[in-house]
Amino acid sequence: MIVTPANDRSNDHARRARRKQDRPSELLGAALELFVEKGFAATRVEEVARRAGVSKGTLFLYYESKDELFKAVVRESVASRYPEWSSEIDAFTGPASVLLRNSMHVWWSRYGATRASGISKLVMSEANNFPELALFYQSEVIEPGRALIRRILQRGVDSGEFKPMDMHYGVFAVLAPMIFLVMWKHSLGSCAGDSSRIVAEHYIEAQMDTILGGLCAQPAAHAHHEGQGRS
Amino acid sequence: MIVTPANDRSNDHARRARRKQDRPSELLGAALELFVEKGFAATRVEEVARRAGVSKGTLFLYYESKDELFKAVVRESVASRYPEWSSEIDAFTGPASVLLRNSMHVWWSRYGATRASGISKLVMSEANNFPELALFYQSEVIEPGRALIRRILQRGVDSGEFKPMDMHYGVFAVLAPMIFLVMWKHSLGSCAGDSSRIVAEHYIEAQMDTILGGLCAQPAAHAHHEGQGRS
Amino acid sequence: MIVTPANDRSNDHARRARRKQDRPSELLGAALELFVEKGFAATRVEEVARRAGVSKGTLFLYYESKDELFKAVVRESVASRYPEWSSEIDAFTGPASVLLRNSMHVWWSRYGATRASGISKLVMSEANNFPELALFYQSEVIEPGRALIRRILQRGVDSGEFKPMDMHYGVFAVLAPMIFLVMWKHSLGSCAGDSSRIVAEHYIEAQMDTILGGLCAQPAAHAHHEGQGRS
Amino acid sequence: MIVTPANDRSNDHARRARRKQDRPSELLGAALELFVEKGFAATRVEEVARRAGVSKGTLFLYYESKDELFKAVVRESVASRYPEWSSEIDAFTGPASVLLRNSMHVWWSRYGATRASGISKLVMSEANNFPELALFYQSEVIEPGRALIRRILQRGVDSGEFKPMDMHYGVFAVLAPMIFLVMWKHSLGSCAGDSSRIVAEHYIEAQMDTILGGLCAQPAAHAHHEGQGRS
DNA sequence: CATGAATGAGTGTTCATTCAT
DNA sequence: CATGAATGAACACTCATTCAT
Repeated sequence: MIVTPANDRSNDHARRARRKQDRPSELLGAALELFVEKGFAATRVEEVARRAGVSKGTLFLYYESKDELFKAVVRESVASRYPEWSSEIDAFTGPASVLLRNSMHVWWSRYGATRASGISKLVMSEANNFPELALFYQSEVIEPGRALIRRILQRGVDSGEFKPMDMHYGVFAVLAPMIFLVMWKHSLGSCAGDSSRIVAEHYIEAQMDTILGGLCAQPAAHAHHEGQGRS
Repeated sequence: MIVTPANDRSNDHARRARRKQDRPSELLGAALELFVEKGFAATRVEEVARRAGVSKGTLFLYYESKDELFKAVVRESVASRYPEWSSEIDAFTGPASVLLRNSMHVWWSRYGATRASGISKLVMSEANNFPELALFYQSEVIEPGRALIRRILQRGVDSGEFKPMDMHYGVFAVLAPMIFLVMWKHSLGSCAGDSSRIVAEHYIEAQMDTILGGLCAQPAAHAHHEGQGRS
Repeated sequence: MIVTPANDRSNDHARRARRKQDRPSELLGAALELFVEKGFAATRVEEVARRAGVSKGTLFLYYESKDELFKAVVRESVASRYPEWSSEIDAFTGPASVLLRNSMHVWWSRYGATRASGISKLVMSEANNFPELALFYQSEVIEPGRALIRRILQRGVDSGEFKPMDMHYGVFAVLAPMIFLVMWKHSLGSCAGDSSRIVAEHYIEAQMDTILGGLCAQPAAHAHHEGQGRS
Repeated sequence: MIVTPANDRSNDHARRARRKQDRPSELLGAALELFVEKGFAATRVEEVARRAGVSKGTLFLYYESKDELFKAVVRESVASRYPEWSSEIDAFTGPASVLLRNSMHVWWSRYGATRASGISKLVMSEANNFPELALFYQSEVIEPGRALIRRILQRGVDSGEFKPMDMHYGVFAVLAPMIFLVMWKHSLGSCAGDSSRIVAEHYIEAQMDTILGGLCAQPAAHAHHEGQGRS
């Protein structure tokens, strides 16, 4: 039997090309699943490799350490859905309050409810151990997200629908409950008893009611620093 | 020079008494620091012991396992504060909105701003890997905390100051921003650029404004499900 | 209040006298129980001390190490019952086969069935780790025991009731099943399923039947080395 | 010098095949030695590894725990021999008494006299502290062993060569002296003076004489419960 | 490029022993 | 004499990382 070198090599090229693309992506997929499922420390590189269908040695061929693998997972997973959301916001013509409420529900169904939201939890959990990652996440995810929320709020303020507000903290008023929801879902929520169970859609609905309309029966009766703004 | 036996003995008693009390408290201090700094899994009991100035064996003399050490830290730094807060709430006689606002500020200055709040971040980060600790935290910290918030809100509802509300999610409307604040402070916040820096007191003030008064200029104009309650 | 030195001292003397005798014996008792119950390695000196009602430090005041404690236990526990048995054998006037059978039953009820037999198991188990102990046990227990058995067998041979035999191994023919019984009771017997359960009295009865009468239906038909003796 | 690829590959295969087989067998050899020498509890897995010339990690690559290592040693050095013995028994056509006597000698030369018999001593010594190992030993070694002995005895009874007997205790009549011999060899025997030295072959010979023919000169004259069987 | 056998520094935990009081 | 707090050397077992093939 004769094996032609030419044949051999062309095969080789094809395989290499495919591999160089595929291997890391299979590995990252497996790693994402496991990091989300178990957290960084509890994830075993061997299991990542096994789930990706390669050997442990191969994993280290592509990522020089578990830390690097983790960073790659986070970087890769943050393929922003922002452009899409951004144009949807632009396209919406109704009141800002409705836009805000809808956006939160959409955000939940497209992101929060999926496994991808585990990444947010992961990053907040491990930020201290991976400062560069935290910075990356800040600029790639948090900042654009805040910008989106700010646009919604600003539209409401501009149209007179919303009161004037300190935008900086106004954004956090929307962001905080959503991030909390994701954190809860991926940590204590999974072992919560009946008394602290959260149904995401109800939670979002209630948060929006509160944020938009406030808790107080008499508007403005509650204000602590009436007429004062924060710098 | 004469040493009176009485003196001697009282010294002795004093020293012994101090030791028996101090050892655990030195250990708890060291443990709190390290748990907050590195997380539960990454904290080495040996380092806790070293930082407390004792040997590893001594640590296990006082806490029978790493888990128990952690629980003791939680009890001492978090759970033990509830009785005080509870009675302060009872003692307050002003409007519920003021009570709520004050309580959040007090909570921040006494807990959120201290190292102890790192525990909350830690638990949310590692709850999945240590279900027993998560359950412990749920019942010792989360549940009592929610009960406290509920009492404040209920007082406002009963007096007509607050609108009727679904208490379950109403509590989360208060809890979520505060937990978020703590998470932020201990993770992304520590590497946040100027644009996303949070000044806790302003954040709380703004959140309270929002929660109490809502964002909308026209009360009730925003409501999605006017007149509908959630089951 | 006045404390007379004299009083003090006399008390002291009395206490000391009592203690020097009592402490070790309480300790040895507790140690015996635990060594028999759990074996050498699994016995904790702290538990020995606790069971004896003293502190761990006190134990080391009397025995300089766990090894020494173990040796003391074995030495103390082998307070021979041999003189008594010896005179009972002398007093018996019936046939040697009956004497042998009875002696085994008596041995079982007085020794084998009691906790003390745990010592035999202990010594055989740990002999390799405590060679001096093995020697001691050999000379204080095994040798006298073999001598007793030999006297019974010799009586039977002398009277023509028993065949002539090589006394050395003849003694082992009696000794082996009894030692095995004790070992079994203290090791595998305790976790034996129904199929390998031994009822000591039945076992002894059966062994005596076999040893005295043999298994073969046709006497002497089995002999391998007919007429040959062992040197 | 020319290296044929074929050669190369076969070498490779051979070496790999050998390794995969050899590692465990080196480990089992080292483990057997150390378990016998020091007992189960006192044997350190690290020393087993060192003696086998590998690292601690490697040992756990092949045996997932110290318990499993021990079980593998037992399987390899004891349990695996039963099939051979069993077929030898089947193949033997002479009288049961001769078969029994031969079997015991064979058992001694192939097992009792080897280091492997230390396992039996070890198990009896430590059974209480490692119930799982004890159960394993019961089912893998003791039960099959008793079954083998029972088959020999039954053959003798069926052919009329042996008296009818209570098989349960009849088996112990054969088993007990052999186990005792092993225990003796591995504990007190190693420090026995001349007067209690046992020459295994003579001991077995004498035990067989006794068991088969009994000690009494007058058959049946000794019987205690003539004609009675045990339930 | 891919493998998987091998490694060895660390984990939490135990316990015989010491020693200041 | 008696104590019990303190020790630290082990222990079984893990797992990220390496490297010869």
